[in-house]
Amino acid sequence: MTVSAITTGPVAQDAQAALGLMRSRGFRVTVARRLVLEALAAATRPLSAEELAAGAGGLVPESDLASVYRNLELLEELGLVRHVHLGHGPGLYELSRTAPREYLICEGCDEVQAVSAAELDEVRAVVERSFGLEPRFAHFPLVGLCRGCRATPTSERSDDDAHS
Amino acid sequence: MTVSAITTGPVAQDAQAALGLMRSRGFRVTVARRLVLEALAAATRPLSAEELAAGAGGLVPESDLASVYRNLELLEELGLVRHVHLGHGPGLYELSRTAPREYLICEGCDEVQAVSAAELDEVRAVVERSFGLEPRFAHFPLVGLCRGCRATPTSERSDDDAHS
DNA sequence: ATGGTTGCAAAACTTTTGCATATCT
DNA sequence: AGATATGCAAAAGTTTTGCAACCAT
Repeated sequence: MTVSAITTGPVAQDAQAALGLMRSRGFRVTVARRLVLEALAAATRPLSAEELAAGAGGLVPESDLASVYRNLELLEELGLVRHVHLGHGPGLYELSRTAPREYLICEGCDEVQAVSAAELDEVRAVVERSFGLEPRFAHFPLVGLCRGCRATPTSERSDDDAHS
Repeated sequence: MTVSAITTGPVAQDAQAALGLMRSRGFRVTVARRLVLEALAAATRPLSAEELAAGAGGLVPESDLASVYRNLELLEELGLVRHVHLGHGPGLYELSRTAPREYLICEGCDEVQAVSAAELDEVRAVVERSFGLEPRFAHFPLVGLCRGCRATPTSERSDDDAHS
């Protein structure tokens, strides 16, 4: 049902392309792998392994959590999937589409900005020049306080410990 | 022994000051709390809760892990301690001394640079101007690839998955 | 005296691993 | 057929919580 629905849209092309690449590298195309890729292709935000195993909110059937983890690991090695850590929760996985997205997160209000890599090029250049390190914010985000949360410190707000 | 040794040096002043602040805020000064603070004061790098409970490599006697966590949480709320996430391992705790240190880590070779906040001010200004977010690298570090690891990509090196 | 803290145990949560069975090619 | 991948279960690693006993004030 929902599964067949997503096998036709443009969303499915990402998953199909990924499966093709896997096959070409000698890995088997299995149901478990298709489900992970279809769920990630249909999702509008990064998903946890738990969410993927649970069917990504009805996008795909349920599957086994251990296999989800194993397949996410393989898919990451192949460069088809990335994971990002936003705060203290579980890692969140997303399909590697054309351009990697990078993340900025406010630890006061939890708000996440996802931007294209190009938008962070100036920051990257400054860091590289000063420290030699070329930063990537796709895996560990840029964490700080947004304007609103700087104006209204945590101590004055309702005690949401957001990203301790 | 080692414990009494550290109660005299300048290192102990950090712990004493912290204990004084706790007492002044109505919290009790207990052995468990003193041990955590003395270990952090004597340590030369951020320590995990596990390491603290184990005695910080002989710096202090062993103590209970749950209490260590509870006290670290309290000490963080009081602003006396911070924790940082360097990669996928356990959180690492350090005393809030005068100036917060911020971290840059290479996910290729695991090398950590700890710098003063001032050294990252230019980076902070660029990010603030572009995105409104004022970043802090004390809790989640700046993660990327150092020059050496960019020259020698992961695929060519021995398979150390460092900070996947 | 008494209420904040501790220490132990158990649980919660995320991720990994062992292994017999099933599946892809 | 043969090797790879799955699914279940169990374990590993990190952090949290319940609760009776303890101890700082």
